[in-house]
Amino acid sequence: MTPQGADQPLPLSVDRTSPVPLYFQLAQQLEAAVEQGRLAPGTLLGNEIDLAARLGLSRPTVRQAIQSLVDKGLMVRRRGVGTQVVHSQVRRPLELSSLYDDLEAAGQRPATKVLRTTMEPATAEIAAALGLAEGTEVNLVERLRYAHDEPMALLRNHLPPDLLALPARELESTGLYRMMRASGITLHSARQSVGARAATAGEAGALDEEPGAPLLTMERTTYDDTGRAVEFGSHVYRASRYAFEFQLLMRG
Amino acid sequence: MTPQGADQPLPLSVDRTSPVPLYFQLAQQLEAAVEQGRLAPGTLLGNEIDLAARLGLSRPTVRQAIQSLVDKGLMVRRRGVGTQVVHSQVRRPLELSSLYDDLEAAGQRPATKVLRTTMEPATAEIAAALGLAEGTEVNLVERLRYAHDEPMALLRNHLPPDLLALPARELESTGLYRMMRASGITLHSARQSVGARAATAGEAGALDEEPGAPLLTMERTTYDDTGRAVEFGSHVYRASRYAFEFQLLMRG
DNA sequence: GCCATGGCTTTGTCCGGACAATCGAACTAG
DNA sequence: CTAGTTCGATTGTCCGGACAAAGCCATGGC
Repeated sequence: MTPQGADQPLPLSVDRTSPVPLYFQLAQQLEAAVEQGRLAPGTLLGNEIDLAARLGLSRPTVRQAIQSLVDKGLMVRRRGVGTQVVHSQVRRPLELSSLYDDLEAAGQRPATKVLRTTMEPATAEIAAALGLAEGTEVNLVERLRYAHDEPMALLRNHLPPDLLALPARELESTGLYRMMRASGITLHSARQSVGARAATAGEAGALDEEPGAPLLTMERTTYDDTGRAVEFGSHVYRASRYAFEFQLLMRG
Repeated sequence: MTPQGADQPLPLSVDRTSPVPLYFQLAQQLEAAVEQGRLAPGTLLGNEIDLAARLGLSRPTVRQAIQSLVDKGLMVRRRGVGTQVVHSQVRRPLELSSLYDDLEAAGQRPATKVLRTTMEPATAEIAAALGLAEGTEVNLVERLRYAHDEPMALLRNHLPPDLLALPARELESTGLYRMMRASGITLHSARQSVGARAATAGEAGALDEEPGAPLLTMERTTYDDTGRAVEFGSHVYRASRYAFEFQLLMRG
């Protein structure tokens, strides 16, 4: 008996003229098959040797493709058994995501209003986060983010001087991360802290909540691939309208 | 000039008689060197071919070791340049962690008080999370978690029936996840949602806060490697004493 | 009936080599 | 002096093969 169910051995093929790596092509096709349900959860994937022979690839290439899916949490390998599609509703691992992109992906009609863009001397906390001397002038951007025309979050970002031009027009029509990427900064990692506290009078007014209402807070320092801190953000979200959702994977 | 600084080419060696895979031995040594500062941030690691030759390994093995560190976010590869130690305070990516372990690792003297362990019919929400029929009897565990003898969080966990014995004694002396692992369950992934809301009178009393005080909330459904939901947790944390901290990595 | 053994299947690890793509720096031409 | 080009260095991809380790199942002995 064939692993997947005999009748339809799953159409897979690779294009050797394409510049896309072969292992990546295969991984994409398998991932698509899983998401579309053509590879049901629990399905055995058939052994790597046969799969390689069927596609005219070598075993290392096939392994590299499968390994990338295992790393994503879509599949599980067991020695002596085989590789099977994992049985759950895995979405995607936590990414270094931007609120703007998240809202847009969820069809939430994001909009941004820039409240201020100024230069300010860095406080001790901000200087430490960005790796600058206290008192250095840093860019400050304060924005209000809406979804469906309702205020969702108050965003305060601090950026090192001379990192990036910050035209208000662009800040309103797209996200900060997208602007960074577009100007050649490759984001690498971020350190986040998520907490909660009561709204101040000012925050309550901006977010259309009562003073003292619970707010979700997030502080994030973002680093590029050279290890340089490129942004320190201090954000508050309306707890009544927003929660962080994400998927965790065990490592091993 | 040698990549790291000429004088000390970094002592590396592998033990071929060990059952530990060679790539893993190498990865461990490199990671230790990074953490101890023997490999300074920004340091070039020297090309893979030479490194392989120096250790008597093949290039694929060395690559596998380095790749695992790149996946952890400790190093960055650039074609035509080399591999360098990443320049920042990367700790570790967000894990499927238990509060108990987190507190213990931070030296916070965790303690647990079991408030109840009962069977209850599942509500629609709980049944959906665990993949059971509404009304099925599920285990309910309610605990109060302390750090330094102060209440930190109120933990409510729902577990499928017959999954695990839940002796109160063990629940108080260790974490739930540790008990699961010990009974042969291999945790694989979890879906989390983090939000905030105001404390109810009961929660305020248990946590030594005022009613209406902001609380940090976390809901988590945990799956094992067969995709079966093994736990649904609904927890509240004192926002004045606790925040979630974690590190995010870009994927690419 | 039950348990141990052995064999088969499948993934895990490792090797050695080949060529392509990309980056950075030195070099050259204007 | 500047801009474009070439070239060496380094990682990225891919191949084919070999043996080891682990899990599953059937066989056989008790």
